Amino acid sequence: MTPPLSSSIIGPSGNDSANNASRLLTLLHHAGGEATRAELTAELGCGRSAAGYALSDLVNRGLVRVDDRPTARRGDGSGSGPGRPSHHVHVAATSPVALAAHLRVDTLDVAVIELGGRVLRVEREPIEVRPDVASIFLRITRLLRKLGREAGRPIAGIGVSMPSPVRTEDGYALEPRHLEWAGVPTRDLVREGLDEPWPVHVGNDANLAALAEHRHGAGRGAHQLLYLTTEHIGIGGALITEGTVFGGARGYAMEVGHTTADADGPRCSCGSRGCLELVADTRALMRAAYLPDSPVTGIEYRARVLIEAAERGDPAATQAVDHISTLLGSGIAGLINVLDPDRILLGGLLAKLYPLGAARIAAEMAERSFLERAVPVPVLPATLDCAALLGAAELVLDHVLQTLQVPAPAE
Amino acid sequence: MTPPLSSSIIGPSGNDSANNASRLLTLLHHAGGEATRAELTAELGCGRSAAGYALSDLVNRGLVRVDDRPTARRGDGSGSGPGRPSHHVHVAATSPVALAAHLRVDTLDVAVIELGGRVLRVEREPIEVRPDVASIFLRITRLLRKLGREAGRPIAGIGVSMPSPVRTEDGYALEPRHLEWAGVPTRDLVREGLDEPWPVHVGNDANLAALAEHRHGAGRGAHQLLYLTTEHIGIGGALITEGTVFGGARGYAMEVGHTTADADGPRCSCGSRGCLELVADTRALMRAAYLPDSPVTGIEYRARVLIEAAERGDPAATQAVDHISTLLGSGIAGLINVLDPDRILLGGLLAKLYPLGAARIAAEMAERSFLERAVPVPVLPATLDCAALLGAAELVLDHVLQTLQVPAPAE
DNA sequence: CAATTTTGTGCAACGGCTGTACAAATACAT
DNA sequence: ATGTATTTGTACAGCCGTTGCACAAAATTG
Repeated sequence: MTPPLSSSIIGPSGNDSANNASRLLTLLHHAGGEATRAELTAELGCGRSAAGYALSDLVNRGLVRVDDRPTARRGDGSGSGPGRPSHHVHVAATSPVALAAHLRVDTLDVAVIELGGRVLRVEREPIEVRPDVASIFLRITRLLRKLGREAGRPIAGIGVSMPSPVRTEDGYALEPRHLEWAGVPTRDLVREGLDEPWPVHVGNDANLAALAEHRHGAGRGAHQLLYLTTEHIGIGGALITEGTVFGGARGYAMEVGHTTADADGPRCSCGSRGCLELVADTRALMRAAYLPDSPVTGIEYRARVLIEAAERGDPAATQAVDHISTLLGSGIAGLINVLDPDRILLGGLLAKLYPLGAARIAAEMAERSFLERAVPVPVLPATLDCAALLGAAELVLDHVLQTLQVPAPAE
Repeated sequence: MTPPLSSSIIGPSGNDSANNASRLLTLLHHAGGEATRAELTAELGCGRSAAGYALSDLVNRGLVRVDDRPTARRGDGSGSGPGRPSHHVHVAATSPVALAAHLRVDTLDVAVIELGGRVLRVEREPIEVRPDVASIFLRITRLLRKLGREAGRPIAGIGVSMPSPVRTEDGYALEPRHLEWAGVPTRDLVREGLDEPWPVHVGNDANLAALAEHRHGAGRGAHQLLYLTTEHIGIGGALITEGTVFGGARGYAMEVGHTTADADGPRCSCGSRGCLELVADTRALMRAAYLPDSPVTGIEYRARVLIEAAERGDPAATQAVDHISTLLGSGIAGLINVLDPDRILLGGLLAKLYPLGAARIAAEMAERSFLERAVPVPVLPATLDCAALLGAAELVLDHVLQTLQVPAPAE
């Protein structure tokens, strides 16, 4: 007797996950959950027949809905023209949704997000100043269970955004920022707090925000998207390479906060000296501008205070913004030489501060990078509101896009 | 008619370039051009039937040959055991070969390389001290034409390794090192110098050497391979991500030579200050050790001189090696924080010097990178002799592996 | 109302993959 | 030597997604 030839659980064959149905759904997802059938067929690049086959597959799976009444809108923006108008394709109301959680400095956000990236619901809770691990994860899982119950949709899984490097292999969060935790087995903790065996994905907040910006925001279409952000403590970085998060071997890549900005600078908690995030994160910025800073006041408030101070000519604020823009530009120049991005996005406080520091940043980039001088890289502020939440959902929805299946509801 | 629902459970995949025949040939290539049929079948992960189908396809295309007389060697190293012995599979003598050219400081190398990475022939010519573009490309194409004529094999294409950043899009070489050229449209120049319409691929020498090390050398099996090298002028870097060169948006990524090693250091030709390659390339090293340096003497000779000096306790040499190891370790630490590699390879002079500087390098890595302290990254010297040539051939052979076709010999 | 243009569908065919059954070739025990 | 266990290669029928073509459907244009 021969043992089963195919040992793999998922699928014995070369399951490319690149079949037409999967690609079609991916296109729909990237288009925001709604597109005409003709657009999708054209982008698929195969015949109308094959596209129809794939589409009917998606409809049968309950992932997608096709309008009966076509409207005359053309894909190429030409408004209308001769020819039979194309049907509209939507994400179905029976399609699975992702639950996303984002652990921020001052709040805990949880959301229900659909294919296409539409946020169906968000719940936000403030969190105490110095929370312990157990209570936080209790609250996360309680919210997740609640939203899962009330969603009325199949749950494809959970995506969690953590303010720390996250090991890809097992969702372990290494040294979360602005929490006095040593290291947290995030994936397991969330799993254990749930009633149902939903798959749990964990990612670094900057990575996830960048991913969301690439799919639904200001990063759309970029091949190598470099993302930098600061919320309060620390500087987050991410690189989206051809549509996927660049995580390195373990998931710890793009820890740009610990790029050396001043080799003889003060000691950083990471062991090195003069790390960029020691001198250029929100906390350092507020301190340098002699402005009050507290995590309880939101980013928006602090940014407004800072910008107002700088705009009315407050010398400390102006100087602080200039100084930090210089350091940031220098850091970006180094990253350009290593990563050769074709777009750079600034998120968090950096997005709000960008108008003030743009010139200084650009000048430093040009001086420190010969690649930048050869072909300047566009720098833009990020646009999405809850980017990290969206990105966390992407982790889950990507799996749906590839397998076209909802994980078994119970096992 | 509606398609059945059970498509992607055991679904035969869409016809991608990742079909079994292509994957089988890739496995054979990575195995060095020779393997037993059973090994290949096991690694393919599909049934023996499908593997046989793919294999017969490759045989029919003249890419692969199967031994009639099987030998009893087992794949798992167990020597022998019960069961029918597996046939051996080789790269066929009728399979297409790649021509590779490598423009070095002091020599021009051209080779004929087969699937599996075997070098069938190498020709090396010295080049004058300050060559002009036209004469160099005349010599390159003359050698290529000659080796192509005499190969007696179908030519899959040309791979060229250049000591400069290379634009992926069109094979343009930006500011070649140790040549006083402004920029060279390498791909077009080589194409025009050939009689036949062979496809021409161009790459950066460090990228190609790293690619070769990953496929056939000390980098095998690494997921994120960081490669650093110095030949004479400048420091080359490369990252191999899951088996492919990380080139960034344009191909200019990993210009690590212009990482800032000393923010207030001397001006570099790149416009920045204190670039790593100003203070840590071979030229700087020889100068710091007060040793004679000339591109005419090969790397090997200079390395021997330097190592001998350091080993007999010459203070200048010892200090120079220490100093450079420190800078290198610091640079590597920064790259670890950004790239999270799982292996680091040192090539060129760095490989030969590594035994002397290992301790210093490791210490600096640990001090400057908290990721390194969490999980140390192994550092190894590179092993291949003509890595860049092999890598250049990979560019060409990759196309064969994907399409299983030789480009039409004439058109 | 006919002509044109674009879009959706039915149908036959194809190609690669799957699993099963069977034959071939070896080692090992008796 | 003979038979059994074990592993490897091959033949065959069936499946499924894709393809290309022909034709029907639904709009604009004249």
